[in-house]
Amino acid sequence: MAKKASDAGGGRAQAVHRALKRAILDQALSPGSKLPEDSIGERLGVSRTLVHQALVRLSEEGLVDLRPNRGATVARPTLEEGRNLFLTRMALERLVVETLSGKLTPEQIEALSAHIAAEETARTAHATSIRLAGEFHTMLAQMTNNTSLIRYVDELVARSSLILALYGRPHSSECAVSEHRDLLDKLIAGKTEEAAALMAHHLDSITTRALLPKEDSMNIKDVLASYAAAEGLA
Amino acid sequence: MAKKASDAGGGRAQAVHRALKRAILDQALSPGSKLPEDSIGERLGVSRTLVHQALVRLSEEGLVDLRPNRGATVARPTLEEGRNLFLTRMALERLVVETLSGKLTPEQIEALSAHIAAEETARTAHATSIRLAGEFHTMLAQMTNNTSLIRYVDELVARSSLILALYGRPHSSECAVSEHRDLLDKLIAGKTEEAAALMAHHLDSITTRALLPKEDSMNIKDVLASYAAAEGLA
DNA sequence: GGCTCGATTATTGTATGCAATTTTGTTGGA
DNA sequence: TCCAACAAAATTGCATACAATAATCGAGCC
Repeated sequence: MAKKASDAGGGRAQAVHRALKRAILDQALSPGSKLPEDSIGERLGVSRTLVHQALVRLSEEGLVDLRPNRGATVARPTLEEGRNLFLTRMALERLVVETLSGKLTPEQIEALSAHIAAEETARTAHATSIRLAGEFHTMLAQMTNNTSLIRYVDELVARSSLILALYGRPHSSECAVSEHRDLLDKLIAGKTEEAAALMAHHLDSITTRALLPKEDSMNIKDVLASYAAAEGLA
Repeated sequence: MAKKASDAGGGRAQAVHRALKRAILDQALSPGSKLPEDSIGERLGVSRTLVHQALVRLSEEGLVDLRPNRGATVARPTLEEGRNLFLTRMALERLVVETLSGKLTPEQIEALSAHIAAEETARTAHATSIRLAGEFHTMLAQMTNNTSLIRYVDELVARSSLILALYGRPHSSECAVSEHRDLLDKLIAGKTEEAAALMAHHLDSITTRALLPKEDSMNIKDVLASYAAAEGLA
């Protein structure tokens, strides 16, 4: 029997996982959305078993909140989780930078340059922009050939997208493309400390620049509080 | 209906996962062992479905090798994976130390001291010794209250146990207890850089001291090569 | 009229069964 | 004796079916 294209990498279980992950990161499913196994399975043409497995896996990756017997929803990380997450990213991506500094092959440099060019082109499209910015970081991680490092950076980058979707300002370019290019230059030159500092600054910028509470992300009690005050209620 | 004790934290799926993880880390299942779903399920009194889920999850954590249609085995990390893993640990545990330095509460200090005492007591029992040493690191991570950091350190510590089981020397105290106490002292004193340096040294020691190839960890081809030579075969 | 308790419905958690794939054992030939 | 092709067994991958749990609605009671 001919394989479907979406079955490409591994079994169908993995295909379901990828599909859902993609949908979440593209914000086709926005944070807080319910994820009923039945409807998803029906829509994707697979049994609930596989959907269930995918949801469990996504919850381990922090992209889905999974409460026992109460179903799954797209994760809604708190601001503090967001900040902690970027701290962890900083620690890991510093290692990425240290590992890569002065050791990039011409092919790798070419690939990274091309990617940055793509980022510059897609600057207007906000959703694509976030995705490409994330991919730059995962590309770097990939080049370390350190499997645990790769996995964790991948995961954190994915969750970062979710967090930026929740809390990021639409008009701030969260991941300044120029910083990507600067970083690449330092890496090529082998200036490890400067590159590490740049990476740290780059990620720190995101937390201070883009990661501020915005109104519709407040929880319901806070939202109602202002209305209550306006009406002279408790 | 009364719950069984092993159901304690979460559903039975999680119980299966914990049981297998424990078995692997205790070396009751040694690296390379086959893990057939139905025998495990039979032994644990659950269906293959749950065992399958647990195995997938363990493979994501790097404790199990899972090849499509070919079954699961206890993971057998290579030496290079081991070294990379400890590099990643260093990056993350440096963040742990930085976060905790000078901020430990009296209760936390007490808990850590008690644990170190337990380590000193159990110094002779090799298996327990490894487990306790690992727990010290996970305890520290736990105290950061950074969920991603906690999860990754937990995972890496678990895999480290596996690696030490494979490549560690029986007679070297892999995780010197005295280093744990020194580290705690620096953390209490708030000497961040010294604590970080100590942690780095501590983990680096493991890679250089304990993480050298030993004979029975060679792959089957290398092992057979010597026998082949002895018998005058290809 | 509002509230509590109970039945109904929806949704998840798990077991079982069938199909597909791989591995092992066997038979025939060179 | 060795190798190749084939058949049998074992094992995984997945779907379906059933059981358990939580959410929803409605009736009776205060």
